[in-house]
Amino acid sequence: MSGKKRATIVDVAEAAGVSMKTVSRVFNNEPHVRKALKDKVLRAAKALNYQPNVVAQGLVGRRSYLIGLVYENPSPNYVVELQHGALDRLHGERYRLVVLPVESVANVAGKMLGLLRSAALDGVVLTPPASDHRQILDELSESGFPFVRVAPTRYPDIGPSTMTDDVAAACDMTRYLIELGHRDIGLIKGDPTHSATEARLFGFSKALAEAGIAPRLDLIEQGMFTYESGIEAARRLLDRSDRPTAIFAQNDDMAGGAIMAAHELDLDVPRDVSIVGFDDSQIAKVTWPRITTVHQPVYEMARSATDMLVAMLENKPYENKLEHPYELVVRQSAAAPGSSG
Amino acid sequence: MSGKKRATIVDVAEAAGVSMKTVSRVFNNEPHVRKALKDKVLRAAKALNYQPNVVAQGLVGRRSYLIGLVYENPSPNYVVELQHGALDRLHGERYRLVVLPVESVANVAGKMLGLLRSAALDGVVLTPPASDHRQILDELSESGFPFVRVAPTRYPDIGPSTMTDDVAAACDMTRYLIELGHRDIGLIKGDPTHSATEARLFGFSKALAEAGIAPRLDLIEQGMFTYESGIEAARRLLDRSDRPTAIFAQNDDMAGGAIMAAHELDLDVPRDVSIVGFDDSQIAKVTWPRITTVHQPVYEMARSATDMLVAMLENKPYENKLEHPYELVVRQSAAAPGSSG
DNA sequence: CTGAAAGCGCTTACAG
DNA sequence: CTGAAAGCGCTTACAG
Repeated sequence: MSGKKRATIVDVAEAAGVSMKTVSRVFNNEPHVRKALKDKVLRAAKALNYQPNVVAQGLVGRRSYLIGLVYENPSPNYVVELQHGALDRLHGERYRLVVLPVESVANVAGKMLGLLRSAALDGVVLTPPASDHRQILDELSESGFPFVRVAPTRYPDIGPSTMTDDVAAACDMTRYLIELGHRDIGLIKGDPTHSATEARLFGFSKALAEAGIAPRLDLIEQGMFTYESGIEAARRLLDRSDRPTAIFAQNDDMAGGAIMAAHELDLDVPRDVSIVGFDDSQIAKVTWPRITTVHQPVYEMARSATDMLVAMLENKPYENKLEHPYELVVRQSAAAPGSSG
Repeated sequence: MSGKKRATIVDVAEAAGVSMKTVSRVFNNEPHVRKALKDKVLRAAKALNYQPNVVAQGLVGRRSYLIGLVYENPSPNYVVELQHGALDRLHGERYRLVVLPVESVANVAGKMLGLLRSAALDGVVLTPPASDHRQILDELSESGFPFVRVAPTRYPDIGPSTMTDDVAAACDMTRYLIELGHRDIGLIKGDPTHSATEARLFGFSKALAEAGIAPRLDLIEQGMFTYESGIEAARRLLDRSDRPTAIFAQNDDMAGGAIMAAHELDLDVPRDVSIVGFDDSQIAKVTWPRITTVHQPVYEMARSATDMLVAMLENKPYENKLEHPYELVVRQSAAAPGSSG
């Protein structure tokens, strides 16, 4: 299958007239190799088209140079952002990224460690909701399996993590709606197994409380972070006589669904109803109108989580907690009640 | 770092009172192991929480059980579909999936083999435009590196591949527009380095020729398969007095951009202009109106390509070419000229 | 049906 | 500054 056989460290050593240990030293950038020898080795390696065998390096070093990225997420944009953050950090390193989407985090809890071990991963980046799943965190901690958590909202003491302040972000967004003049604000919650759902609910309530607005529980609907669930939840909110003048969907996919529901009910956004989201994912730029949202630093969180993990694996120092700033992104989907922006 | 040390095959052999070769036989499902011994081994393995070390297996077998997925694609939906197709096929196997997005296929040509080798991959699934890049294909073929091509449009004799008929699909879509009554149809082409761009252009011309419609080259605009490029190309087409009554964008991201451009010019879709796309990606379901498009079997192509690759690696028989059907998906973005559907 | 030996391609200790 | 030996955890031949 594989044409000519690949050259090994022994081939290079023979061609260069040195021991294989010297070749090893050169390829690992160890100090104390005379320049003359080093050049000979490099020349021989080049002639033989030598590349170290990572698998052999892995066996002796008891590691695979494989990092896993665990996610359970229906949003392609979010997933791709996570992957790019992790991959960009790994660029130029020996480590490779193995993707581990799971159907349901709850279903793999208890099997996570076995899964990671059988895949021979050196460490793993956990994203929501896995990064907040107590059983998984305990399982990994107890066995000493290296992991970093992205965007956790609870158990702050378990393991290193990167995050953004979801509570503050949701609070800011709600304040923005209140400042525009909204009082009856609907909320579409996300998947209840993601703890961001709670965090964003807290931020929402906090802003209402600050403004002295009594919360209206009848304007809170459950969604699942998917587009379809956004459509359905929004229909329930909009298809009533005392409908809210604004809707805060806990992510952009659901906000997009809400906009679709409004269109279908012949309501103008933002004149008849303002709709805002959370995440700043691609969909927020492609709906009509474009969605006012919160930019979540997904790429940055994934990137710095990967950075921490690599540091852990190499026994280098690293920050244990890193918070990345969010940002309110004002587009065209929200305006003062009755105004078209 | 890693808590208790993992049990090895020797530990299990000792605990079970057999040789390590017997343990190996049990875990590889080799025949000819007496049931009594097998049970003893399994019990010992369970007690020790033993899992075979893939890295060691890899070293002796001269393989890594790692499969790569190469893509250069700006569309998250497309990428995630590809990944899921590949992952679903790999589920339950020893193989893991390593993602290899590249900034530009042209830039890695010549370095592809080195990249795959240094990552110690057993084989690779190549997607557009890498699957059509002559230099990359030659490089891999010559060295005997196992690969399968997804959606190639040229060099049909190089290596196994899975595909769909882009020419026929684009032709069908164009016929659909013609049947609706359109004669002046604009075309937004995709990235010129992707050969699907050509294939879809051929299908477009073919349908026009069949219908006896003279092609209007001034209605052909260049895009890059991105949302932004769709906006810009559509603006050029729509911002003229003799604007087309329909626009065929070569993918959904650009079609979505075209719809945005129409909105911004205060044109109603489909009454003032029909807009259709290609791919059936998420964006086609979330714009207003939803986009009439062609469903491309991305998941299926990736899945069966991965299936072929695994068969190659295990020296099992496999189909060399597999064509998956496409499907016209009629939504609300196209109608007879001047009609709103 | 079962096992003892050799070796996959490297790095880790240890010597000099 | 350089190298010879041992070993990482398995499987591939080969014996019996």
